[in-house]
Amino acid sequence: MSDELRRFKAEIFQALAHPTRIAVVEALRNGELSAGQLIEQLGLEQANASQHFTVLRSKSVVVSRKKGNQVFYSLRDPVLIEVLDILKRYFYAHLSQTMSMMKEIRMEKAVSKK
Amino acid sequence: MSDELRRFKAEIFQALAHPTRIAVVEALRNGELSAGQLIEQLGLEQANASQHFTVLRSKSVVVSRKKGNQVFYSLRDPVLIEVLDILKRYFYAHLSQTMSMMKEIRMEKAVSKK
DNA sequence: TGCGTATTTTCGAAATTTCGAATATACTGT
DNA sequence: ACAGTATATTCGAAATTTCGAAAATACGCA
Repeated sequence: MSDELRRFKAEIFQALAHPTRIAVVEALRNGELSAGQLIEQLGLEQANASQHFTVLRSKSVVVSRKKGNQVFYSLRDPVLIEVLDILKRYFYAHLSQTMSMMKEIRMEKAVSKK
Repeated sequence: MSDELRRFKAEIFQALAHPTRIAVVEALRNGELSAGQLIEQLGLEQANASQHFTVLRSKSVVVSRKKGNQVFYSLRDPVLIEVLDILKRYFYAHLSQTMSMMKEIRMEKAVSKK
């Protein structure tokens, strides 16, 4: 398989590799929302949210449309929702093992912060 | 949706957010391989490969089994192959736009290296 | 033009990721 | 116990990501 394709996949995964950005993608599941609506619904800090939007835009996970004062975001391709749904099933399929994995990850992070 | 689930998804995406790790996952598509086989097939540096294996193991993307001298890796759940295949279709569905996006990303990286 | 609202950009610090070099560990055969 | 092979870990430097604070930009309206 081509190197280019692998790099592309890595870029997409990287774009999705943050809980906030996943929340954004999921919020857009049912259609476009303005930046402000996303920020409000998800309880984000304004500047930080905008930076996450930039990441998603730069990898073309979302597209934006300007309407007067505001910017509306939507998913470029709903296939990414499919991916999230697959992972949801994956999460529950291995629930108990997943939970202990998540606990471990949290503990590692707690340690690194000291 | 739960915060925990979102964090989990982000962890998985993060685990896959590197071309080398994607190559590893794809190499395991048809069954387990030893660390050495992976390194040879993919032309990786030994220590670096081992570090990537650690990432994949820590997020339970792969599981390992020890057999004598060697360690055999396999995918925990083939559902992840599905995810990669979805992205492959996504790549080709938007091919021309994707290629120019990848070119832009390469240029940004080239700039940052100066 | 000037004001208010919506959004993005820039800056700097902290945390995380990535890599190669060197070292360590584990297992096998002698 | 020793040597050899397979794999993992540690270390330090460079690159990247993340965040909040502050500033900048864009648009609509008086």
